Amino acid sequence: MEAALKAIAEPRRRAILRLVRDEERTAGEIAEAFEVTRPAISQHLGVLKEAGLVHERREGTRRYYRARPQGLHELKLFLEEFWDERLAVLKEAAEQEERRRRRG
Amino acid sequence: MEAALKAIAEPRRRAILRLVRDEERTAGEIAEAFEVTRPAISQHLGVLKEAGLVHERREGTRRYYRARPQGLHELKLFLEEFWDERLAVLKEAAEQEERRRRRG
DNA sequence: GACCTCAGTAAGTTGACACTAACGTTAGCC
DNA sequence: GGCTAACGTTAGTGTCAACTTACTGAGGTC
Repeated sequence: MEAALKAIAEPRRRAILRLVRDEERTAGEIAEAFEVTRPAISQHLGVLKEAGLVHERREGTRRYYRARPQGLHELKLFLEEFWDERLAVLKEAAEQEERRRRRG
Repeated sequence: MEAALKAIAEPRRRAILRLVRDEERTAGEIAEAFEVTRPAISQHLGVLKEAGLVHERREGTRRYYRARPQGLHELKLFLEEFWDERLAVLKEAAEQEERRRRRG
């Protein structure tokens, strides 16, 4: 999870992820969407791939990338530990308080 | 979301969040749980607070902190955009493929 | 083979940030 | 007031990573 988290903490990489979310694109196409140099994008793609957040498909000299949403699964579980469960605890506490108040 | 994401990208801050997830603790108690100096923890708490991930309650000279799971809401939505929806698309595509195969 | 295209790699620079040590601040106690 | 406890803040340092420029490599096309 560490790798995925650090990967999407970078705004540019989130933008790249959105770009290849619904269709695969070549490294060149992706690079054209930004104002930084192509090597910079190449490095970002390397980080995303290493984190399991994108999939790479080679075709001749081209490399196609597309998002790999499964890579965010662990991260989602982590958040649910803080979001869903914690909120459930708060909700339960609030309801108990409510019942206590009605009785009193 | 940017702030929350960068905040939890740091392992030490995730550890702090887990520590104050279910009960509030003073800055000193939190610091004791780690091997870094107290000021370091204080700075981490500042980042977490700025990102809306913890709540601070002052009582005399003490400061109590506790997790604020609502702060992760936006982040959860971002992940769902990639996880749930994308998987739904893949599932739908797979089912269409399946239907096509049965007919053929 | 010569050449072009698409893309990753290497080296170096710069800025961000996690950390420490020293200092400042606020609240309570004698 | 003087003292202590609990924290935060500041200044400085080392490390990491995002970026650029220059170079390298793999695949086609003639």
